[in-house]
Amino acid sequence: MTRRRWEQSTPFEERVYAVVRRIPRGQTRSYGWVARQLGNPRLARAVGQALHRNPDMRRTPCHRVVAADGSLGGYALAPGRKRALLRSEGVVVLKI
DNA sequence: AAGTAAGAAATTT
DNA sequence: AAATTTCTTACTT
Repeated sequence: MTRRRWEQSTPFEERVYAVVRRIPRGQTRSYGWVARQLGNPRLARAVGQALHRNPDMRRTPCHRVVAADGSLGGYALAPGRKRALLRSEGVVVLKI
């Protein structure tokens, strides 16, 4: 049962959360967009990892981060949950 | 300490 | 559309 402790945010996560938190409510951003803010558009995958390890999903609007092609991308919890959250903010998901 | 494996994408051809 | 590329973190040895 080697459970992962130290769920503290890593230096990289800290940077990702700073950008994600900056996203205005009601708008969606893509992983690449966040990655670009970090200085490297190819960090998209690392960004997704950081969000997955999100220590405060209630605080970090990880549901506001979607894929670049308009897809919802992924979500640790139920996928429909993400769609509902976005709809609650007035975001219309064109692609599924 | 070093190496290996996996991950919620993006990019390029 | 398919394959490749890229970065980070976690676990194992």
